[in-house]
Amino acid sequence: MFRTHTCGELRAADSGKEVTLSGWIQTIRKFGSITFIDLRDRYGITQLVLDETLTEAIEKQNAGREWVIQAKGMVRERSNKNPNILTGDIEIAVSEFKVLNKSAVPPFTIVDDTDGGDDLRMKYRYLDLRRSPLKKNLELRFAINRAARNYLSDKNFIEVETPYLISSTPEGARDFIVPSRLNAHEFYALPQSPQTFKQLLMVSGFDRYFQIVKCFRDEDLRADRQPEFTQIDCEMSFVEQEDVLNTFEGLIKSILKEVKGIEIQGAIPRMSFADAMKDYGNDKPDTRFGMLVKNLKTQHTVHLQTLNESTFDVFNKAETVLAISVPGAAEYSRKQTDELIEWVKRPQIGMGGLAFIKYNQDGSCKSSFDKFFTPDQLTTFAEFCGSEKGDLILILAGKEERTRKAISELRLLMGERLGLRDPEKFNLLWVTDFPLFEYDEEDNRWVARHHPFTSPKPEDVQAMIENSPVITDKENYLQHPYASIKANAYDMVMNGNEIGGGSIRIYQKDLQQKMFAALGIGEEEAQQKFGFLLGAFEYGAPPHGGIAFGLDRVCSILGGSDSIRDFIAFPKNNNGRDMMIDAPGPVAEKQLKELNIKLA
RNA sequence: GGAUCGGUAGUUCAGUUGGUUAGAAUGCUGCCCUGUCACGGCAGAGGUCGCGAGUUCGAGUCUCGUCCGGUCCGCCA
Repeated sequence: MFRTHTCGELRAADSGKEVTLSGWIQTIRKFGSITFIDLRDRYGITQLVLDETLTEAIEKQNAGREWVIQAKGMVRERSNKNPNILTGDIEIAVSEFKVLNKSAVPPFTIVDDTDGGDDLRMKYRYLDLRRSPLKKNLELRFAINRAARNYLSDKNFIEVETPYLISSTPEGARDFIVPSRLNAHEFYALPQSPQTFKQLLMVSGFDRYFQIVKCFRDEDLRADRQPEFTQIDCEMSFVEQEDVLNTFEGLIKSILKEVKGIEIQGAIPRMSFADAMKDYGNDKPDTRFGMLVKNLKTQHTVHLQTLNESTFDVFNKAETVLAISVPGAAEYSRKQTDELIEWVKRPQIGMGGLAFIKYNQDGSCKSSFDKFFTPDQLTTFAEFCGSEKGDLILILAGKEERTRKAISELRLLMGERLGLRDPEKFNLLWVTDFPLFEYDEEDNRWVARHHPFTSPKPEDVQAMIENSPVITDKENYLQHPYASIKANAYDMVMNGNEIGGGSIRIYQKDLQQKMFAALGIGEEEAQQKFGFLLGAFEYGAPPHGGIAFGLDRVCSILGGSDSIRDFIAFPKNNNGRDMMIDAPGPVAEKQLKELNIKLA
């Protein structure tokens, strides 16, 4: 027996007990003939005290940080208690100890606030995971996992595993490809999600399915994106959108309650895609704060006329003019406004500039374009923007899409600066009524906004069946009937992050074929790639729909971090490399030959 | 595919206008220390300034290229 207790559990009440602990040496503090050792394991840190004899013994062995030792001794209450650790009231008066394993000096300190840089910690991830913050993150992930499993199990969902070696499909992200040795010149693909399999399970009658499952997408990475990531993947039969939303509101509420002790009261608010774009410039609004986007070029307002009467071409000639009113920022200095202007001019934002109006406390307005408008007109702007005295109104003008994206980013930046994005506040939102299709300029065709299995709203089905997907007038693709078809799709948004998304699926063969056709997938290709699904739809497919949550992202938000890597035991860097095992790497010539692969 | 920031001691960083022997903190090693818990004190070791060219009397510093890492845009149904 290596231990009778862990390093996190002994308290003053245990005084007098003879115990054995095993763990890693966190630090050694030596005072001549007495030595203190902080012994660490997964559960905590306990102080060991070594007398003169044992101090000599451990010195002889040159024991240091991260050595693994076993210590036997008596628990005793400390004279100097340490309130910073849970076991701070006691210490172990060691009677004997044993070195279980030596350790090299670690390349960085194994403490909460480590001195190690990112790449070093990635390379020695197994050491980084000894640190308490990382350990807590993995524990949080497990708690979320467990809460999800419990909730879904209680609701009669069945967890079913689906294959990882599947076939490549058109549409969507780039696939990871796996060569098949037994089938020369053929390849598997790793699943971007278990989408079609879960639909087939619905056809099989498993009317409530879930799976906590790895998905793979070979696209460029970000702090919140890994090539392999985990979804809580769910599907239900005999449901409408309302049923799905209700069921999974329950899931996220249950997770928040179990993991953070937060009870969300009432239904999760809903917002249409159109309103989200209009009010936030974004399909995943951060609703922790207001600062809504106002369109100064809206028809039917006096403001358009004001604009047109002036000679301010920056506004007049722009496709759109969008503004936000930043509370209490009228005091911004020239330096601060200049800095914002530079910020919007960065290539990633790409605006030509930024106009602003300071709505001063005394009711006067001072703008960066004073000479084009009368003070009254500026005040009218401010009122239209819903500004209070003391606000700073930031205005961007330019091309529709770029300006919308820019004002959205600017809003988030200002929200951040004003401290309105509290990481301990969790705001949930359903975004609904997404368009079914998006226009792909490059190929002049329609692509699925969600995926090709998403059903159109019932009232839009007719428009899809009756009209050809062909776009004749590229300039005015928005006039095409497909542009206004709405999808039975929904996203769950938390604090400005999409944490889940799903849809009611197509379950009729004809409509699914029409969908493939709309996306430019020919009959032959559809048969070859999705024949199994179309076949299944011939044998009594029930109406069904579902959702998938991004587990990594949920973890990072609940854990108050911007990076999902902190919540993945062995993550990859932004080039998709595992810096610890140094993958990917080359393979032996023999392996390639077996696979019939010749490298270019 | 593009933008941007970084790479100097084991580690985290500083390094002035291009100028003599490249510094600090921490870690490491040795000695001292009986109540520390970020222990303390003294001493010491530790550097291919990512790599390669170039400019220059002289490059950690300037230029070009390249590799590696971070963040972002495109991309991610």
